[in-house]
Amino acid sequence: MRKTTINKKDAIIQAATFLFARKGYKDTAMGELSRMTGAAEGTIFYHFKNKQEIFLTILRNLKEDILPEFERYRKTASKKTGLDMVEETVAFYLYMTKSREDLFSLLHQRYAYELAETNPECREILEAIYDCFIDIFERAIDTGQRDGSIDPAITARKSALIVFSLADSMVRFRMNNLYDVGALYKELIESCQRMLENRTGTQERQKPQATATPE
Amino acid sequence: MRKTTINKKDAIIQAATFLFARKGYKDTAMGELSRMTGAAEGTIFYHFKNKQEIFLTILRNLKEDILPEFERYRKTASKKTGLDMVEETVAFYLYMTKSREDLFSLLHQRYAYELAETNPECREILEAIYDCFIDIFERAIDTGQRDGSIDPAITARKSALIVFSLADSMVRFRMNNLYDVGALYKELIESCQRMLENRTGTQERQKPQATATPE
DNA sequence: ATAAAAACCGACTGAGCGCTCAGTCTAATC
DNA sequence: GATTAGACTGAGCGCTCAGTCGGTTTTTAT
Repeated sequence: MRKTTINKKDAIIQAATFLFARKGYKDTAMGELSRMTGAAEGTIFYHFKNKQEIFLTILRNLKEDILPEFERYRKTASKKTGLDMVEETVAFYLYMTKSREDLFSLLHQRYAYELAETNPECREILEAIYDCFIDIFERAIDTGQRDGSIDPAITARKSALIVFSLADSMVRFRMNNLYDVGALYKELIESCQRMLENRTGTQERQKPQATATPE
Repeated sequence: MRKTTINKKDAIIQAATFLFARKGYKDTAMGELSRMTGAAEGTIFYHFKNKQEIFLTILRNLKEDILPEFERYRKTASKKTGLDMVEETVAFYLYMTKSREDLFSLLHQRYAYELAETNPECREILEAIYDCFIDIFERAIDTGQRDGSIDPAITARKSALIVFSLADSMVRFRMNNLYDVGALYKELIESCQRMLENRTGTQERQKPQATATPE
């Protein structure tokens, strides 16, 4: 085996992710980061030109970690009706945000959006991430509108924005732990279903076609 | 007329509200607050024992300003079906958050929730505010479930939490201005309606009663 | 007019911060 | 063995910040 010990740079990123998520960007001191990793403060600035660069690096990694995982999910998503796919996607989103709490906490930090206003790369990353999330919802909804399980009255993209907003909002409530959101899961799914489902009678207009649908 | 000039204390609160909302609690320096109000730094600490106390004062005022306004709204809410009331409430919430952007921005600050974890008063205020918001939705939904316009399948409180989450999420998107949410208003209302409406056929089971319903 | 109280002032303090830099240590290269 | 380059160090610099303090002005009560 080669390189069993993590190098200092990775250790710094790891610890910074933890601290930024737990205490926020501004409240994380370089001294604490140094203590936590065993690296001298100088070492941190040897690897990163400043504190902001650490945040950006984490954001870059987040994008490169999470987006493929979402893409992979989208490809393996089972071939039920579009409406079922939406429900599944909500569930997947809730699961991902729970299992990667630290990373998603960064996306909810005010600092990220402040930075995005002056730093184009930051803005691009954030937009790419949200576009990916919303795209998955949109595709599911679009599928549903084609197979007749979802009402076509509202644009797929707009519905996607609304469903995503709802899911993300629940995540936020969970993180701020003002209300117990865990008990709301079943109702959340049911609400999404009611919001979207087609009830015009022309329900089964077009079953998922056997012939592979072109990309 | 007496006391046309605002006293320094009120000026400080006003400026602090503006700055905390605009730049966040941590990024607002007492020096800036001093410059903006014309009050010396010493004066600020004469009126408030520390920075946190300023934040708490604003939060207290927010509660005492906003809650009565919501209560007033609830009482004057027109006597349509419960479903209509929910839509109206969503609209009212969006309107209020827009016209009082600074205050509501405070409610979306991470600092508020950090403080709530150590300071019981802060936690009480936050809970009271959110309870008030959600209560209004809950009462509207409950009314709807009684008059048959809203499906009784989901508890009024749980539906209220979901609808409120959705509305609040839109507000957040608007503030972070990543996506243009203004164009989504119509669809938001429609989605809420679809989510809640009763479609079991027993729709008009019970019209709003002429006799005053007891509190 | 006078005294007491309340409001106000701004220079100052000390702690904490992000970041620098002169220099050490390690391991590969010649 | 000498040279070199990259990884690493930690004391310390310049600066910002919340909060203090001794003193002055303004208001109120007598």
